[in-house]
Amino acid sequence: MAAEHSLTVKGAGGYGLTDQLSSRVPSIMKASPSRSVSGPAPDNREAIMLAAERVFARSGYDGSSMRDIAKEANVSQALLHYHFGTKEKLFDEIFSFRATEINRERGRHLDRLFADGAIPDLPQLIDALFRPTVELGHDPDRFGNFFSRILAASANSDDPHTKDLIAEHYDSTALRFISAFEKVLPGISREDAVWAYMFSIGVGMTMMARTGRTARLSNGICDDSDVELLLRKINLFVCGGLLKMAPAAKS
Amino acid sequence: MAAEHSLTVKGAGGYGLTDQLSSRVPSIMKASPSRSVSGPAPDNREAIMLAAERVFARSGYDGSSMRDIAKEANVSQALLHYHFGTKEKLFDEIFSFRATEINRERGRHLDRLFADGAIPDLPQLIDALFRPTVELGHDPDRFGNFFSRILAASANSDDPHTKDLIAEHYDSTALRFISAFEKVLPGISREDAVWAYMFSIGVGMTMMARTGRTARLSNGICDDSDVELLLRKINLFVCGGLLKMAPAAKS
DNA sequence: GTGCATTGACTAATCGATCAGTCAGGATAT
DNA sequence: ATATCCTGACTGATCGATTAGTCAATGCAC
Repeated sequence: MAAEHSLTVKGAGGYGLTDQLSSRVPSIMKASPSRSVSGPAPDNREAIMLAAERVFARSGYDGSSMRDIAKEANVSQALLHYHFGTKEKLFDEIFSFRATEINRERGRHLDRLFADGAIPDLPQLIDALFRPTVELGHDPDRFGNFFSRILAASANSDDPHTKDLIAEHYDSTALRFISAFEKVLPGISREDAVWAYMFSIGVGMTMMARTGRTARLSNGICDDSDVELLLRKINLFVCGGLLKMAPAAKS
Repeated sequence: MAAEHSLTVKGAGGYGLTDQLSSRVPSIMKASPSRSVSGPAPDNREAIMLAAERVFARSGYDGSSMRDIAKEANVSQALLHYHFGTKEKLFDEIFSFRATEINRERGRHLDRLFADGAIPDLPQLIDALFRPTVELGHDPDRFGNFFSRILAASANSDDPHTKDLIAEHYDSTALRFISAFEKVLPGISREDAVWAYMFSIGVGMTMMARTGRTARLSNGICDDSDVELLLRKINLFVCGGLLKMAPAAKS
């Protein structure tokens, strides 16, 4: 029974060990068929991120516990702290990874559409707005699009840190799309372009948070699991809204 | 007036004491000038609901603690359990009260618009869709529209109980609006009417979760605190989307 | 044997919920 | 009238469970 007071640390802020680890870029973060024969390395870090993504999508940030995530990933809870330090850093890393991936792809679409001074038509632009979020977040093996739910919850959050995450990862691409609206819709004011962008994102959120309400309200007629159909319907609606906000718009 | 217990609907549940209390309809739940002379009763029950509404709107359900709410309401934590039993019942009662109030008003608007077999024009119908949520949830004294944030979070939630709340309080009115879309937009399919309704709600969510992003993206040009302006912009966009989904639509 | 990955055991803090009990005030009995 | 009882409103203290986070010790590859 020696002095136990040596355990009373609590004050130290930094996680020197995990700080350098957190800069490691997760290789794929998607379940790949090659995993089963890829070798002895279990790569628990990636497994934790995938498990956490599922749990966060299901229960939200505050509703998810590190124990739940550890159990989902089949590792000990301490390992989560070893790899990510804190719950918040774990969430941030998932968010940053997915958001960077998605917005890189959205930027590529914009580059392609406006290459050589071309002016794309509106449906193409709207497709670039939504498709990467749907396709990159979609896990072909499993059922749901987990990050979309996280994104939808984050977009509506009032928490300052969550707002910062959105601003950091999504604002620059958002401004590119707003400018694109001004080019594709001649005569629209900057103000209305911003409104239209926010409204369009709102429409997309309906799709991202798959709650099953569409099927319920339609007695099963509407199938929101058919991604291509969904993108087509959304495109139609959003194009209609955008054209209506532009003063000189063709029907 | 003998048996008032006929109001005790909630049959299930184990809080015999609070069950009959929970049927008490909160008189106003909004700060009213008549409160100052209404009597000596401080009506802490109402104060708790108002405080909880603010805390839930700020931090979400899981992010809010009964201690936070008690402190916000300036009462003891035990009083929350005395009046509402559990945290979940407290949330449900707030949600039910506001949702009932809002959808009663939305129904009244629909009754008026379709009275005597009349067919309203689309902007009027869209106004009925959103205005009650904005106006009834809006506390003129204070700053924010707290219930709108709760509603936006609930609409995107994956939690079964939260989904049930939405379905219970919002589905019947939603079906009325979907049928109204079919009447106002001749030729639109039932399927597209459902899609259009969900998309319109998505647009409205942008307004309800006031995150300040619109102002940030527009360098302050867009002011989302001007409710009338916001309703006008939303109306324009949503009408455009709806007309585009109807086969025989006038521009 | 050196360094990274991993774990079980642990801590302090916080959670929702419960408890016994205080207090004011109205009804009842004498 | 006044002593007694009852009830609704309310609180401080505390419960067991759960939380995020810590740490010494172990496994293991090279």
